[in-house]
Amino acid sequence: MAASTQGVRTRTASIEVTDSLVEAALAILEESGLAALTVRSVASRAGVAPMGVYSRFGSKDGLLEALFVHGFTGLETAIEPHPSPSPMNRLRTGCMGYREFAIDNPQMYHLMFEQMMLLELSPEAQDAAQRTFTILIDRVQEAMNSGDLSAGNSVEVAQQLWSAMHGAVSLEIAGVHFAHDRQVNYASMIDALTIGLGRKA
Amino acid sequence: MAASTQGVRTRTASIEVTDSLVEAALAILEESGLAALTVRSVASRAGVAPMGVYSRFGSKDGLLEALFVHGFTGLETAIEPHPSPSPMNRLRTGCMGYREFAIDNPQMYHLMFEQMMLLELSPEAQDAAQRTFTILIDRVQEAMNSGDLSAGNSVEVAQQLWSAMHGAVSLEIAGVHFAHDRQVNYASMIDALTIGLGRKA
DNA sequence: CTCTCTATAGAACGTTGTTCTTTACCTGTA
DNA sequence: TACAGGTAAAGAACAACGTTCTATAGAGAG
Repeated sequence: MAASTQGVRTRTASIEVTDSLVEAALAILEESGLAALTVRSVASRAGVAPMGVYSRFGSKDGLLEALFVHGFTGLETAIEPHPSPSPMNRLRTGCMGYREFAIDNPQMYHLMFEQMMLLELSPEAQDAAQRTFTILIDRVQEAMNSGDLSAGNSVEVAQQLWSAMHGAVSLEIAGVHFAHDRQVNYASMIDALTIGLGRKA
Repeated sequence: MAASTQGVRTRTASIEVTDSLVEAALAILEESGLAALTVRSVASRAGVAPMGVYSRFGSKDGLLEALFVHGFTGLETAIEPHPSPSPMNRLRTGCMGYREFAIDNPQMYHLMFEQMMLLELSPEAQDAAQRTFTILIDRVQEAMNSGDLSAGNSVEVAQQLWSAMHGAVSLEIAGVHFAHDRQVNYASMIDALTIGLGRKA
């Protein structure tokens, strides 16, 4: 029973396989897009057999969900408020950070909302998305408390802001943009919306 | 080789086969979703061999592009202005019609913007989308001309409105909505945006 | 009717997600 | 140290997908 180097199969250490699969998937997603993200390509890049994806994530969708959570964690960081004394400024920079994340990670952004549309997400995945939305709600609530936005339902206002941001970056990522300067146009939209929502000058 | 068939040789009236393939695809899309829309399922439902899709549309993407054009034609109709003396009212009802179309045809709406993201669209497909956007630009321009919206770049303002509409219905279709009444929340967003864009009360 | 040419049906190919089978490795027990 | 037993991975295998190939049926021309 010696001949270990002669064996036809070699078994890889299993501790860090999960992480390496996620990293491989992220790399393939960024480099080659969602279409190139196959179970075989991910497993191959991680140095394991395709079966590894199924023992770790249950299915390809399970792996995609892990990417989904990873993506929302990044988005959460991107919209987290910069230190600023003005609630309205914190809200605005958060909105700008949202676009930055999407433009910097278009494939990931697309995957995140594609999964939202197609998959039934696990509770923890829904939590990750919910947490991001909660940050936005908090920023809106702060702006309402300070009087920068007129008092109202912060959840509904946050939903409107999120809708506008999501639509803008979705169209921009899809290449459907007719504005001269996309960032300026995006900022104008955010400003118009917040003004219409009752921003005090 | 195929397509034009301007010649006298009309073997089985291929235009009917083309239409029946599109109709079959539309039915499958609405009934069972995009995942069930396979070349085999469409061909089978239309009563032809899978090869029929390739002789007519070149590829599955070609068929999807035909659906894309069909969808934008429907969207164009949905946002076409109702007769109203008020430019602002025409713009508003167009925006509401946009949401109605998306909510009534969620699978089609998803397909339309998914194709926009993933496919390289043919000029005629781009035209179909452009035509829809042009209607929105015209409504904005009218509202600017009448003074209901403050004068500005109608293309950029239309882009902002489109972004907000697209984001709102995308999230709603994806099941990500926290507002109590989605239609009211959507209308509030449109109103807030137009107010912020300089609507005169 | 016969010939020709084309569009079709059905088989086949490569790739995908997923499952199955075999087998190597780790671990618990003497 | 020696030896089972259970776990988990590797690679083959399977069904379904988009696509291509090929043999053939069937409409027009003579």
